[in-house]
Amino acid sequence: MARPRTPDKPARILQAAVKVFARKGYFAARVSEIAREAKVADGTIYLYFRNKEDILVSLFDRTMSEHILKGREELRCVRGVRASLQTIAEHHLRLLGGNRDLAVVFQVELRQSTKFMERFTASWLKDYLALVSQVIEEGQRDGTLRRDLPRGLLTKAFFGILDEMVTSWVLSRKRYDLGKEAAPVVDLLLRGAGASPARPDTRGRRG
Amino acid sequence: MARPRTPDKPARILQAAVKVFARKGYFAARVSEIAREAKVADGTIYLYFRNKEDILVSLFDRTMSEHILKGREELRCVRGVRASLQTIAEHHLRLLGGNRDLAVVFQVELRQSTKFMERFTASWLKDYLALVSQVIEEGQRDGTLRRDLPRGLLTKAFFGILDEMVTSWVLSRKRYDLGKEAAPVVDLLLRGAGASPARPDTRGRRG
Amino acid sequence: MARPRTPDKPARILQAAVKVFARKGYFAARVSEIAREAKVADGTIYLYFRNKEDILVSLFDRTMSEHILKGREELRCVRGVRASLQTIAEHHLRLLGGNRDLAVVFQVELRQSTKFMERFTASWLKDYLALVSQVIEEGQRDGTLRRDLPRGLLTKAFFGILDEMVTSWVLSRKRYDLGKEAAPVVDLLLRGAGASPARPDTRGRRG
Amino acid sequence: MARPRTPDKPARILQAAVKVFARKGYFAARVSEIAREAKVADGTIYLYFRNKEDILVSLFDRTMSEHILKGREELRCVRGVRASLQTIAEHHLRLLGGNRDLAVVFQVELRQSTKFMERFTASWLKDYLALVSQVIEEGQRDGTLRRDLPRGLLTKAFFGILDEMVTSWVLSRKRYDLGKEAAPVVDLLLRGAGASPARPDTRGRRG
DNA sequence: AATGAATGAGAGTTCATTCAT
DNA sequence: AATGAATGAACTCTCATTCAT
Repeated sequence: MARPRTPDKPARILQAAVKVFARKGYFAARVSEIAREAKVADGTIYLYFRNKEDILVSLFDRTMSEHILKGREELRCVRGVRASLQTIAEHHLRLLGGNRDLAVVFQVELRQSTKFMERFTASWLKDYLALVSQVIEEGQRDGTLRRDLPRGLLTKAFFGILDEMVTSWVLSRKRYDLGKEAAPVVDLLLRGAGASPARPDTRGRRG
Repeated sequence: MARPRTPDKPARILQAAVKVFARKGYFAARVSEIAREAKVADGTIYLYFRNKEDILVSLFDRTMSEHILKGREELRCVRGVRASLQTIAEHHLRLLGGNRDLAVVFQVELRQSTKFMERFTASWLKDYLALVSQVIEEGQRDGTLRRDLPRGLLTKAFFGILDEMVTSWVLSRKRYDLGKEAAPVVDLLLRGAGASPARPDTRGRRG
Repeated sequence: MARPRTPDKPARILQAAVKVFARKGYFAARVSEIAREAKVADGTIYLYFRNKEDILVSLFDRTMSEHILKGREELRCVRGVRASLQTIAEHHLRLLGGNRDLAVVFQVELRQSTKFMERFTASWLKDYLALVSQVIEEGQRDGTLRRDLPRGLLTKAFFGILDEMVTSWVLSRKRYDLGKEAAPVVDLLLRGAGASPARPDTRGRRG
Repeated sequence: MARPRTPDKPARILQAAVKVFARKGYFAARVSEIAREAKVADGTIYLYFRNKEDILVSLFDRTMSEHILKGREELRCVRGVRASLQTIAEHHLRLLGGNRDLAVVFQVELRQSTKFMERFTASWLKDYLALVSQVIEEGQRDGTLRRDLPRGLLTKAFFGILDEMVTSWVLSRKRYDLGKEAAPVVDLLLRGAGASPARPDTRGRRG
């Protein structure tokens, strides 16, 4: 029985695709360039992926499923809304902040078209937002979070802020540690931007 | 002396482009389809736009310059951080919430590639975020806003929430009034999502 | 009755066309560029020429008819084969050697296609070669020229040499006086390139 | 390992191109027509040639390099100026006289523009004329050729006559054997067109 | 399983020409 | 007569995908 000369071709192809998509953009990326980068023949790609679009989709699917899985696991050991949100935020920011090419693909290339976006929203993003929503619901139930704001708004706000943090980081020339932004983001979300004269000591306490 | 046989061709072309881009996506959109929609010949488009990309760019430029101008004007009559932010938020949400095709183009099609995004960020978005940033600075100076959070974070958070509201609305099948979200968004941003036991009456007041 | 604001539009257009054709080549030349060079509107050109090709054709027609007319006139005052051939050669070389752009158009651009070449050969070139042929016939009749060579060969040889002189001059970066080549060309044609030991004094006699 | 399904694609494409260029002219020739004639897909052409222009250029390059090589070889076995020139002339006239399509391409299509002509002159034509020039130099050195005529003039004259013979043949409807013209051409060049009563026996001696 | 030569559909753009003014 | 805005046909070349080896 013939064995693949090098193992894990699909993974290598996906890795190559991230590089090429990030460098050139999805449309300008050439399948043959991905093949070259992955050191396989053009045709080999079609043994593992239906077409160019399927590469992008698979990329998203694998990354998200893994990400969500890990997120769920880690959340199991965490108690409290603030800690939970911060865990999610850190995960989110570290995943993308730790791999610039992946971040470019997720923030930019994956948003080619409503078709893509609807597809992604309907599949993994829904799960991801459900994860967030669950934490928020818990918070609203136990009185940690305001109940006068719709849960959907809070979820979108949380995701929207994180998403913008990443996009901004991707487009910025500065290289800073995205993960460190998790804490302030959560703090902003929970306590708001407004100064409260009734809590003048707030700042001192939290450094 | 030859006169344009029908006036306002560029505007008609842009209008047609919004429709077609929203329907098909930028890449799948055919220049000849835009021409047909605008009721001009294919070649006529190239009298007013350098190429297909220039149509998209011009679309963004004209919309943003107008939007920012109006925003600045309206802000002149407004006092206070909350009111200012709400003005901006309403503007933002109403502009896009009032024209679904435009929203699709702005939320999805314009984000094709880092090239586009960098270009847009560098031009109008910078101005737009500066507008927001200015309001925030004012708030931090007069003590309305917390000073322990970096201004950049607040700006990104504000924009990120609005952006996600619009994207979510674009992708949702439900048709709701985006403009109405302005108030809760600003409230969330200013007061945070966290319930404050020190302010137990908060809810009652606003409920 | 409306008069043309500037006279002689067709001539100005042809003049402009020579410039543009020489600079860009016939195919790459844009009708609108010829119009700009001639300082007329694009449409004006079509009042005087059927189409782009007609500009080139007219150029050739006018130049050749004038050239042949002048040639015939001048030949009337000339006696002898050598003098006649030299008159023609000088005419030929001076016409083109005196206007580089025209030379480029005649040596290069007019030879676009067999269609053009057949057309030109059939019209003016035929007349031109007939003029040469006539001189040669005369020479063969009066014994000045060898009768063992077909008249057609002599005609082609004469024209071929002149043509190559011009082409070579057009493509050369050096700027020399083409007209001065007429005498040696005719001498070569008449006496040949071979040294004749029987006529060792030949050179001295002719200086 | 993938193999070409049919061998010698580039050669077949060039052959097809000669046909199509000769029939339609370079500009009017459609790449897809060349493909059809060569029985390959349009895209296949671009595996072997950069673009349409490159087909024409390759055509010239391959033909000329082969032609010059053969010419040099054959010249090695030949002694004397007359014989050498006649060898070259025969080669020249037979190459093109033996393939009407090729002749059309070389005499007409390749002379599209100064760009082409300069390119060709600078590459192979230079080599070709050098070959001729060498023979002439030899002749001038050993006293066979007149020294009072510049070598460049003789070279141009020789090439000009041959070139005109071919062009004339291409444009003529008559089908005659071009190769047979080599001898009279060389004779004309060497002995000239002028009758020399002083050398009645010349022909007999050298014929 | 892997290859890569071959395929061929498909679209942006140019520019000669027209014609309402 | 003159203009120049508008037209729309036409064509090269690219590149995702296939399939014989």
